This record gives sequence, C-alpha cells and structure tokens, in this order.
Amino acid sequence: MGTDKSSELLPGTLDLLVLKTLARGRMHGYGIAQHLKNISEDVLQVGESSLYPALQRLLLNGYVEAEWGTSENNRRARYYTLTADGRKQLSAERKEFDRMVLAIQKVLA
Amino acid sequence: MGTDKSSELLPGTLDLLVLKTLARGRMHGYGIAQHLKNISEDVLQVGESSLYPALQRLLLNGYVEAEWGTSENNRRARYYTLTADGRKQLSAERKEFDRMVLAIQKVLA
DNA sequence: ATACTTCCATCGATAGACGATGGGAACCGA
DNA sequence: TCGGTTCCCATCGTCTATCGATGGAAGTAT
Repeated sequence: MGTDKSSELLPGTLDLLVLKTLARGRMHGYGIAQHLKNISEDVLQVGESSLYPALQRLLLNGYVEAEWGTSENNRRARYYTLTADGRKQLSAERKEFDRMVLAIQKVLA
Repeated sequence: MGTDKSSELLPGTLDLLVLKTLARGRMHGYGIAQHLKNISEDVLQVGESSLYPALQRLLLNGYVEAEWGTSENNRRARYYTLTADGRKQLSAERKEFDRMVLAIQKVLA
C-alpha cells in the first residue's frame, strides 16, 4: 500500500527556490532549508541531499558565491550570496516558471 | 551560445497533463501531443520520446487502457481511455500540483 | 514517384531528487 | 561530566523522468 510517492518538491524548481531565498540576503544551507519549510508551511521539504548538490550547481554556474563564517548559533557555517548573474538567472527562471504554470493551468482549466 | 536549456515541460507534470487530456475523451498519442501544444499556445511541447514512455507508465499502473483503431485521418492508431483509477489519480495529482504551486508562489511572493 | 504528414515506438545519455550515511562542533539537561 | 539533541556540513548510490536521435509504416497530395 501507499503507492504515494508525493515528492516534497516540484522537480526542476529547486534552483529557483534557492535563488529566490538568497535574494533576501546571505544565508547558509541549513537556513535556506528552514526558510523554505517555514514560508511554505511545511509543504516544501528540501532534504540536505537535494540542497547541497543544488548549491554546488549554482556555485559552478557562478550564480552564487560562498564563504565560511559563523552562524547565529555560533556554529561553523558556509554562507551563500547571490551574484549579479544569479539575479539575472533568478529573473529568467521565474519568468519561465510562470510561463509553464500558466500553460499547465490552461490545460487543467 | 544559448546556455538556455528551458525544457518544454515542467518535469513531473507530464502524467497529470496526459490524464487531464484523456479526461476529455478517448484519444491517440499523437492527438494528445497536439492538444497540449494547441491549448497551451505552443508552450507545452511534448516530444514523442517523452509521451510514449509516459503512456506506458500509465498503462502499467492501470490509469489508462488502450485499444487499436483507426484515426480520423484513416491511419492505424492506438486509442487511450481513462480508467476509474485514472480518474482518481488525476484528482490526486492535480491536488498535489496545486499544493506545490501554491507553496512555491509563497516563496516567490 | 516522391515528398510530406500522421502515427507508432525504442534506445542511450543526462540530469535531478532522494534515502542512507557519516562527521564534527556547540548547547543543554541531569 | 557525560549523553543526547540540535545545528551544519557533505557525499554516494539509486531511481525516475525527460529528451535527442533514430527508425518504420501507411496514407495523402503533387
């Protein structure tokens, strides 16, 4: 029973979510996951094994930068910051997402 | 260069789109692709190499049934029909999709 | 005849999400 | 002071899905 696989994320939207979160300011990985969970009222549950690869992707593409620091709780943490390219990418991905959702909703209507 | 990869589909939504399309009535694969393209005004471009595997999945899960017939254009065509289980699945996937989109939009807001 | 459209289908590559796992440092209660 | 919990990092292996390339057959129009 329980063929329910309902993933905790819409595939293909993770980068967008992370970029948007970082647009609010510099943040560490754990914080990003918390923020997404909180603001979505527990709907968006980003596992760490999804999040860190995503951050690596974004780093590689130059959409974010990283530096080590200390968290509010006095822990060693890696802080990520959105770059100029990241901002452009965010805008593009958002536009594309809206386009897709709109199209899908036409089908579902 | 064009690093633009913008796929023609939101990953994870294809089954939903196909199920919804079939809810309108029995249809063959090619017709499903056409319908999605038309109704979405060319935004949703389902390649055949995405569509047919999807239909196989749906068949295997018992969400659709298939039978051979002849198309409006007098061609050999395989017609797909939504089953009762398919209807339930459509409802569930739709609900889940709405839930996700709503959550994402809270993040993007 | 031949070119185009309709309709089927598979294969291999690629990418992305996820469960499991591992580690280390700080804090907290008993 | 010691054990548990929270915080924060990260990787590996698996699985699933999308997609480009490819191939075929049958009808239709020129």
